[in-house]
Amino acid sequence: MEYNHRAIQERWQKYWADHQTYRIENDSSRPKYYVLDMFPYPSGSGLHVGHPLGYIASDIIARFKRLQGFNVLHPMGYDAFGLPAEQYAIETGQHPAETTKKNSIRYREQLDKIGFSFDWSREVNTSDPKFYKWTQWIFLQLFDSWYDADADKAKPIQDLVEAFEIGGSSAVNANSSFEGTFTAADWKAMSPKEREDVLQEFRLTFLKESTVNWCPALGTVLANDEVKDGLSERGGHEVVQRKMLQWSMRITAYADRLLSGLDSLEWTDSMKEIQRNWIGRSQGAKVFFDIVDSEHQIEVFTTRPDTMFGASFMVLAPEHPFIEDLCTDDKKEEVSKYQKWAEGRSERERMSEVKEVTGAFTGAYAVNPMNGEKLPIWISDYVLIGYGSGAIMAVPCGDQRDWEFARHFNIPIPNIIEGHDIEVGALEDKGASLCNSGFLNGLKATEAIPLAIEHIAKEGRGQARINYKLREAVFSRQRYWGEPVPIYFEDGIPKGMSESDLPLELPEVDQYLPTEDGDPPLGRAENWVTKEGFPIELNTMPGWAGSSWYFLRYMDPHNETDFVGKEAVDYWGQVDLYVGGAEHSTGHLLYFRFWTKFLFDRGFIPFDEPARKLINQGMIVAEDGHKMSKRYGNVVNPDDIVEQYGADALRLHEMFLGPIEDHKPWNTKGIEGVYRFLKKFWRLYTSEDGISREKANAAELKSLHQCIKKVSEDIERYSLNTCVSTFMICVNELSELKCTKAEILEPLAILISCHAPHIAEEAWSRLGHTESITTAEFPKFNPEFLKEDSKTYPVMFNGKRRYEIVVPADMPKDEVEKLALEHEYAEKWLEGGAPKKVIVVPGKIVNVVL
RNA sequence: GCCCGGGUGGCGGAACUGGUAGACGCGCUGGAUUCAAAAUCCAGUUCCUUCUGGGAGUGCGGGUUCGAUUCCCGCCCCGGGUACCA
Repeated sequence: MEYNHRAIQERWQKYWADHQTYRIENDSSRPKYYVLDMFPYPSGSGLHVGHPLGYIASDIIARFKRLQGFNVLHPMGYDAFGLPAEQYAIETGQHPAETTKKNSIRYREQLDKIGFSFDWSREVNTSDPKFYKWTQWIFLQLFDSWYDADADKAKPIQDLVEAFEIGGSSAVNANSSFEGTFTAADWKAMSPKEREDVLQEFRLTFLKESTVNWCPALGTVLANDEVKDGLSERGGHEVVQRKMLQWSMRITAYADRLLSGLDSLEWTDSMKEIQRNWIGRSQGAKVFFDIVDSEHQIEVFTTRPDTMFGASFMVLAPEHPFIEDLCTDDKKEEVSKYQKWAEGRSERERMSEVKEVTGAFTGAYAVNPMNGEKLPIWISDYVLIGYGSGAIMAVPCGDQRDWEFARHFNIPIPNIIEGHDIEVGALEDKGASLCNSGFLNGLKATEAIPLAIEHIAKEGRGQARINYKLREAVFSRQRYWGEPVPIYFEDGIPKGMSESDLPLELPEVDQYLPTEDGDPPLGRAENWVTKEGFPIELNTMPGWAGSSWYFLRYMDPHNETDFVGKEAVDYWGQVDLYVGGAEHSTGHLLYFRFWTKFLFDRGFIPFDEPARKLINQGMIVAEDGHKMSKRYGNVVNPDDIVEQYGADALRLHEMFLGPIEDHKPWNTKGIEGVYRFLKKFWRLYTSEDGISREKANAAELKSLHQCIKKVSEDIERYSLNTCVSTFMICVNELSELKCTKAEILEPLAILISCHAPHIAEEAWSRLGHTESITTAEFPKFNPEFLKEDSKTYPVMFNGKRRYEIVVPADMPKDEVEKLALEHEYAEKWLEGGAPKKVIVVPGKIVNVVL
């Protein structure tokens, strides 16, 4: 009987849909397992064969865990807000909701054809008001929270207000951007606006005038991770720095926990490393430098306070606020010329001209607190306003950049490192001993740093400090197609809407473009005001808002009173396996962790990391080695493969291409191999003799149990490609044995059902079952059937294999050795001499050392 | 530059804790079946070789070991991340 993949997959896909086979309940009597895929943005071009790779892998795991008795949550949905739909809307006037709907229907059709075991009753869509109501709600929780550094967690803003009323600013220790001090009396005397200005420095989402990546072509602000090489990641347009009033997320409050949390995660080393670098924690000190003839003190951050005796100048970022005050009259022109030049340079220019040394002298001098030396104050764009305090003490002997700057502008380079030649360059090695450094002479960095910090702290000039590269995450987007920010402005004071006013639905607009005044598209909406008539925020949220918490919604997707019910989240807990692309390393995956930690802090969920295990599926490139894209005309559509070879062949082939995490080329020829295998598998179940109920023999059981062992182990370690070869080996052996016995073919069908569910269901029903194979139990491996009577040992002479001996499996070592040397060829290889040593590794090899 | 990965036949890849390198599949070669084809099946397929056998071989060069794709040191190449972060 022919293997008719079309009839089989149609039949079972219909059966699964009709019987809601993959629908699951939040049933706490069984152990749970949560397998999540990064949900797709439903683009207009549909899926190509590269897209389902991760979904197939996660589906195999989901099916495997289900067969092992777990209650498996394996949902799918759409990350539906985004730029392409909006761009399309601008071009065609079609509402983005319509194109998004159309595209997601197309995605669903394509996904259904591949036979995934998603519970579609839990589908989420981030652009659905029922979903984004809760995105807005979480935003409001962030708005209503501050970070208590002593408790190391987020708390309600009300607690902060109460603390201020009792003890002023010194009553709290917060991860905030607030820098002044005030007493309780001061606080009480403040106007509502003044108080709010203070609170904004503490809120976890807050309004801030900040320098942002403005993309004129896209008409919006981009996050740092949306900018690549100074161009927009989407579209490759120019990006310039611009100051705007923006909503930001105080992700920096979580920097330390985002870093330390990595240790508990089973993510790849490279993924963790990328996040570590992105967070960029560095430990050092902040030090205040006095300035000659000025009231100002300049704060610098240094990781090497031990080298402070070697400071010979100071550099401020061109945007540093003190420059205007400090600059002497004769230098004003040159300094402002430099500032203008630096400002005008785009990100891209800065990057391509990294090596060029530029700067200007302000005419002012600071005082080195260690030795009282006068330090000329320069400005240069190698110092960044956004990192540390935007100012550095330059130690040309100990820092290569400072050394190059000093060389270029003929600034002295005092030597503070024993035995070092300053003509060669700076010495950044922490193992070297200091000299010309007063009380630090003779010490190494590790010894000198604490002493230096202690010294400056005693003098009241600074203290130990930790800095991060991680920036606050800009949250505003000047777009239409995103979640409206649920904030209104009462007399200029931003206020959160009440929960009962959510969802704040996207209003209709006549065009999806900015207004003539340059306001975002929401500025076109009529009556975009609250009931009381207060204006509502015009910006929308970025793409990553919905994806930062969607995994929680799947647990309880129809809950109307909560973003997720307590029982549901207690039951499902963390994602056990998360599968998605590595390109989300510094965007989604960081925000995802941040929001999870926040929701944990505020007691809404019982865990503070969203996903315990992460797999980054590799990319499938086209056969020509290019990325699959319309441009190259090399796109392979899964629909075509499914039509020609079937969904099972597609699934098997994608897995068979190689390890899930590797990048690999698509190989159309190769699918013939797995198709042939499926036909061979099919023949086992459809032989003319029918299915036999006889007892299986030793050879059949051995073949089956080898397969069970290997497949169980391989799935467990996510080695899904080697499973396929294991199936092939087993089917080849059973074909050879002409096996038609149900005792063997039943468990075999279950084994393969994770990878190839359609043919497995069909085979299962042919064996007489009336229930879906998904209700079966994964077969257990029995080592009894693998026992061998004899063992073939390779006999090696000096590590080279010369012949083999076959001996009883349980033969003791010394007898194996004896037999090996009694072999007819032994004489020849011994060349008359006696072996120096014979190594017998039981069950493995015999090695004769001459 | 710095930080992570990774280099195995014509190709995709396997070898999980150091123990017969190249499983499984693709491709290729030869054969069976067939009027012919498709489909199916069988045999062979790392390279060199003086072929009942021998030698070399997992990017390159060293080392540890009875034994190294696997561990250590140095180098080369490819992929990813990052870009003056003080």
